[in-house]
Amino acid sequence: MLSLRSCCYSLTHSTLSHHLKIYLNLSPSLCAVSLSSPKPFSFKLILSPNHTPKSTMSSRPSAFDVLMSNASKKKAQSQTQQSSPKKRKTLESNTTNQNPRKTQTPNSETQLLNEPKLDGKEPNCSNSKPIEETRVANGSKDDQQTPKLDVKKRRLISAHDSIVELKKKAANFSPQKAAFWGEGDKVPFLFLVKVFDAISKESGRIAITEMVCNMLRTVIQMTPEDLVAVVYLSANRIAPAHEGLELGIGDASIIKALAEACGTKDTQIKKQYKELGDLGLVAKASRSSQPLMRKPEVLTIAKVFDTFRLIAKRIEESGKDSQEKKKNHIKALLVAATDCEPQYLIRLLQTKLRIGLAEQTLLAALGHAAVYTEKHSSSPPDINSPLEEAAKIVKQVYSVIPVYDKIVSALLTGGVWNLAKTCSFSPGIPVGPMLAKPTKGVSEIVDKFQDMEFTCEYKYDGERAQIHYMENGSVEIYSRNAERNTGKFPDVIAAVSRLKKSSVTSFVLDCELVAYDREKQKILPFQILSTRARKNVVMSDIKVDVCIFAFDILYLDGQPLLQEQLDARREHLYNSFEEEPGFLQFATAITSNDLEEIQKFLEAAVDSRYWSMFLT
DNA sequence: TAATTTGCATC
DNA sequence: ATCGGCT
DNA sequence: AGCCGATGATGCAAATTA
Repeated sequence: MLSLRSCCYSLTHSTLSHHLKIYLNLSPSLCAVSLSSPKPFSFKLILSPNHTPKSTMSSRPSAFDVLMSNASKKKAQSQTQQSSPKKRKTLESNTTNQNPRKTQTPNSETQLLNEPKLDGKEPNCSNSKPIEETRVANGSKDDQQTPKLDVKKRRLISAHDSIVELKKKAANFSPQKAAFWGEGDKVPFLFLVKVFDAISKESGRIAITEMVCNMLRTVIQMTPEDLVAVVYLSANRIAPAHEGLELGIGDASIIKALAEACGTKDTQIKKQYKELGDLGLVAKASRSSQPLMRKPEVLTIAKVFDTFRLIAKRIEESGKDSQEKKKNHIKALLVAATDCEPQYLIRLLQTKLRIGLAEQTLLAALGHAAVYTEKHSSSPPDINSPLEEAAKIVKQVYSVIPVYDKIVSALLTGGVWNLAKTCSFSPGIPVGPMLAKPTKGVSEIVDKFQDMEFTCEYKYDGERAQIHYMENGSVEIYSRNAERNTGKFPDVIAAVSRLKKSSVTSFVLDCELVAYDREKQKILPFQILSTRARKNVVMSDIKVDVCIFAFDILYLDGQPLLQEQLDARREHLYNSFEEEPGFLQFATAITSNDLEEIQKFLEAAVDSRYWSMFLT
C-alpha cells in the first residue's frame, strides 16, 4: 500500500538548458492508482527539458527498471504491515463511483446541437440563418435609436456575418467587417459568445488560434478599452490567481439559479442535467423555451465581467445570504441573455468553458493579434516568423508575470516587440512555476542527455511554495497555482526570515513544504501535511510542523535571476540561506552524467523515504 | 449548536 | 495529481 | 511535443439547514 514516484525535470523559467532534475519520493496519495493497476508500485519519470534533442526509445533495461524491481521487493514487505481496510474503502468508492455517467464527450454535445428539437423562436447559434442584407452592420449609430426588436434582428444577422468574417485567414481579415457594433461602443457579449461557439466546433489549434486572433484584433480596433475584459473572459478568469477572487459558485448554486430564472424546479434542471450532461446546454434549452419578456438591455462584455466580479467580491465581504445575492446576479444575467449566451454564461460560471480554448492558445492569439495590429511595428529583421516569435514573447512574459491587466496594457501602449521590457517580473507577483512532466523510462533521459552533464535532486512529497520576501520585510507565500497561501504558513515565514543570511534583503524562493516530525527528524507523508489549517493560522495553534526544502531561487537582493542558469541560481541559493534541519534544508542533489552514480542516488533517495515513512 | 452541503484547494 | 485524445 | 479536457482522492472552510 504504497506507491513510488520518481520524476525528472529540467528547470523552469526558460533558460536552463542543459540541466535536468530527477525527483524522487514516495507518494501515499497515489495508492488508489497503484491498486487498480497490475503493478503495486507506480513508478514514473518526469522530464521536461527546454530543448530536446531527438532520440530513439531504447528498451534495454534501465536504471529505473532495476530500481523498480528492488523497490517491489521492499514493497512486498511493507504491504503486509499495512492495514487493509483503507484499501477496501478506496476500492469500493472507486467502483461505486464508476456509475455510467453518460458519455459526455464532445459527441453527445454535437449530437444535441444538431438536433433541431428546440423551437426556433430565434435563430439557434448552431445554425446559419439566411442573410438578407449585408451592409446593415455599419449603422451602429442607428441602433440606439431604432426600436429594440429591430436592433436585435440586425444583431443576429450581422453576428452571423461576423463569424463568417472571423473564420477567414488572418491575412484577408478585416476587423471592421467583423464588428457589429460601433467604434468605441461597448463590445456585445454576443460577439464573444459567437466566437466561443464557432471555436467549439473546431478542433484544429491553428484554426482556433486564428479565430481568437481575429476576434482580438476586432476588439482592439473598435473598443480597446474592453480588451482586458475580453481577455479575462476568454481565459475564463475573474482576476489574477494571486488576488484570491473566487466566484464561490458551483453546480449546486447554478442549478438553483437556473431553476428560478426559468421558473422550474431544481429537480427538473437536475433531470435535464443528467440527460444532457452539461449545464450550459440545459440553460440554453430552458432559456429558449421561455417566453421571453422584453429584455432590459443587451448584454455587454463589460456588464458580464463586472457582474462576475461583483459575485466574487461577496466572498470577501459579509458571508450572510451571500449565496442568495450571487444567485440574483446570475438570474439577472440569465434573464438578459439570448441566443446561446445562456449556455456560455453558465459555462463561464462553472469555469469549464471546454471549448478547446485555454491559456496557451489565448496567449498565442494575443501575440498574433498584436503583430497584425501594429502596422508600424518594427519587427526585428532577423525574424523568420513574426507570429511565432510574438506568441513566444507573450507566453514568456505571461510566465513571469501572469497578470492580464498588465500584459494587455503594455501590449496596447508599447507593442509586442517591447513587451519583455515594458512588462516583466515584479516581486510580490508569483511567477508561473515549472511543472514536472511524466515520461516513460529513464532510458529516454539517459539517451537524450548522455553527453551532457545533468543534475538530479529529490522531489519531496509536499506542497509547492513560492516565497516572496520583499525589501520592506513583508512576505507572501504562493502555491503551485499562484494562490496566496501566506496566511497558512506563519511558521514558514518565521523560518525563512530567521534563516536567510542577514545580508539578504529580498528574494523569491522556490521550494517544497513538507510535513516534518522534528522529534524523530522524519519527513511525514503528504496526508499529514494536508490536515493543516488553511486560513489565518496562528503559530501557537500549529499541529503539523513543516520543513522547507528549497531548490531554487528566482530573485535575490532586488535582482531577478530568471535569466541565470540553474547552477548559478543554486550557488545563490546556497549562499543566501543557512540550513537548519526540520526548518529549512536544501533539496538533496547531485550533478553527474554517470548512470551508475545516478542509480545509486535514486536508491538512496528511495531508501531514505521508505524508512522515514514506515519506521516511526 | 451540530450536522450537512457546497466550494475549492492540494496532490 | 493521472490519463488519453487531438493535431 | 504541446495543448486541452476529463477524471480521482482527500481535507479544510464557509454557508446552509436541521
